[in-house]
Amino acid sequence: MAAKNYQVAEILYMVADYLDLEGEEFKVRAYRRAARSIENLSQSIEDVAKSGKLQEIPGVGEAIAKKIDEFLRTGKMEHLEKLKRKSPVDMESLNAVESLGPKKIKLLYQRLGVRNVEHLSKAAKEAKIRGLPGFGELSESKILQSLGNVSSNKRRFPREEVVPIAEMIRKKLQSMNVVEKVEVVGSYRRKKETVGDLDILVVSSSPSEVMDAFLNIDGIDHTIGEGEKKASLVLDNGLQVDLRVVGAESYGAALIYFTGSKYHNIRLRKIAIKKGYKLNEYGLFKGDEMVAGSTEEEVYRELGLDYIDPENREE
DNA sequence: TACGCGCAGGCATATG
DNA sequence: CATATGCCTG
DNA sequence: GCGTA
Ligand SMILES: [Mg+2]
Ligand SMILES: [Mg+2]
Repeated sequence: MAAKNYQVAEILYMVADYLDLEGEEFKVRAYRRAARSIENLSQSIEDVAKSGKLQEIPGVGEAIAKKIDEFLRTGKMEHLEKLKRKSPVDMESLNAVESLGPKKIKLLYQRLGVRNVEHLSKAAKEAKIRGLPGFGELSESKILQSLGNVSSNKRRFPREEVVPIAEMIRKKLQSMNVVEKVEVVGSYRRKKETVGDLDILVVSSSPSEVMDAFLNIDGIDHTIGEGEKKASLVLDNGLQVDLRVVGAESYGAALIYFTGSKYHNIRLRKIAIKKGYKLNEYGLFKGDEMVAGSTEEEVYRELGLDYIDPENREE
């Protein structure tokens, strides 16, 4: 695939991140949608541009088409440069810090002049962050901790590399008496060549015991969060693993939700709404009544759809 | 040209 | 304590 | 910023 497609998508995602920082909402979505379309484009973006058909790409209109053209001609996008001048912060590295998002990054920049992780580290060590609106002592120590969890590990992993890890975790959980089912879901189940993390779904009526076992598997670097039904951790090699525990009656709905993709989920949930239902990871509901949920087939059927294989759930 | 904009929910933390 | 907000998951 | 009513 043409390398330029990836570059154009990346730059549009960056524009979105800076707009996010400014509190924009819909432009952010617009740029991300365009970026995603270009990522999934089957032709070279340069060829599309040459034939003047950029605006035929879903989510690309007059304004974004112009900017793409500019980037392809000059290697730069003035719009992005301008946004960076206005908010001179290193979004890429700051965004990679766990617990920091656009709102908090904006506040840190405005009140403390934080532009990058070095500034952030200094501010945290000097205890200047606690006391900002929305930040307390806990937030500050969490930031320091996140900074220690080097973000260099934030990469995607080749499928082959995670297969043994997935199997190890699956077997361990499977062996528990209170566990009825274990499935590795997410992009792993969709058979993508690379995965951003591992998503694991467990059916059990004793979630707390499952949580406990999960949080004690081998090779954990640190835990991100842990609740009654959900936990996330990062392994020594930087791979994030998410666990979700549900009851048997929700197995199918949870499989659908956790297998994704996100866009597939949104699509299904919209169809559900149109048919007067509500779809979430617990089931398909008409009012308070569950009409499907224990199997995937059942949920698709109630939505009036044929079963869709996981590898075909990108949209 | 004006207007609405993808869905749903768990967890951590701050706030009052 | 309940509620709001932000971040994060698919 | 885009798509559509
Ligand atoms: Mg995943
Ligand atoms: Mg995940």
